[in-house]
Amino acid sequence: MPKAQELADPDSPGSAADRLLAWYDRSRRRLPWRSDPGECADPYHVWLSEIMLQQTTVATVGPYFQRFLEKWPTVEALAAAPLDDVLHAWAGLGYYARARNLHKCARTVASSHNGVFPDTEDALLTLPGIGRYTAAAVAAIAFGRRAVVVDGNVERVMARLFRVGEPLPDSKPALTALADKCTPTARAGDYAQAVMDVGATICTPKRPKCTICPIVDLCAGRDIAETLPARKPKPQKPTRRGVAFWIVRPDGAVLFRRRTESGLLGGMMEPPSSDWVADAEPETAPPVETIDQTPLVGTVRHTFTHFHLELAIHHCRVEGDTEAPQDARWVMPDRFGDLALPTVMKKIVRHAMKAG
DNA sequence: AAGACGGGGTT
DNA sequence: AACCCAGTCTT
Repeated sequence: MPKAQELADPDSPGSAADRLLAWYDRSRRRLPWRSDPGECADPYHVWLSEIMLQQTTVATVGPYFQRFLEKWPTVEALAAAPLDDVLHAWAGLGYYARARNLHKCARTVASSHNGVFPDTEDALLTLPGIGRYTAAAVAAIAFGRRAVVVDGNVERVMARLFRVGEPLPDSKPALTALADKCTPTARAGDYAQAVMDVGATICTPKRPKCTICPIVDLCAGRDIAETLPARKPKPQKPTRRGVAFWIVRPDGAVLFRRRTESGLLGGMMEPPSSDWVADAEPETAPPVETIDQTPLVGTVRHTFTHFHLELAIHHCRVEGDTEAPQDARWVMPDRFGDLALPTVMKKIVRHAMKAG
């Protein structure tokens, strides 16, 4: 494995950074949040896109990014929005703490920084939802500062380029150190995007396209690229079961409730359901008094980060004067679109509407 | 240091 | 259907 200290100066011609930048200039992908060559990127756009891109693919983020910018063209506009509107616009993107922190961050920037994003990594790092990766990415891409930007793409490129056999996450510090050695001072933002683009389009997790890689001749791991980076085995997911209640009033309104602010799907809307339990039979009592209760055929399945969920759906009818419990409300079907429904809850709605 | 936290893509 | 991917916050 090439020693980091033997690497070419990243600011010198022929270095890996130099060649990645040349490749980037030739093949630059046009993305909604990316500035034109030579133009300055808007920090608000860079920040918004980077938060959305955490754990999420470019293709998924595209339409969400456009809609957010149409609704909230500036960070002040986003700060002025009600949290529920932001959660509604975020619905389907997942990791809803990102949306809550996005909103909190916008409010902090608007109220404590005069609506201007701080331009240093350290200052960015203090903001809600901005961690090491995002602070470095925004500092580099929006402000042109040299910063060591390390996401999953960069980890993979470094692990292969330097043939790092140690599995993640133990190898993370070593990969970060290697990324540091490769990072140039000039064109920091373009370089960060160049490495991440190579990782996303050429140095892919499966079937890497080494034949068209701009730095394949420098790559110590090219013969075993697909096996890198190694990862520690992950524990398998348990299955939890529950019952979701599709509770319908005579006028057609359906009962929805808002989940608690923190935790899984925090702040999002849902049809009421039992607790989701791993090693017991779920409760089948609905949260209101009902006229009748019929289990629907089939189940709704959904997989979260750390467990599988299997939900039975019970169709319930109630009297016309039934009051909605605390945190719940009656919603007519033509207003379902107004609700901040995460994907699993949309599956429940589809299942209940199809059956009922 | 370890676990919580979605959803989409690939095989 | 099973597996893969992966930043930030909390505990």
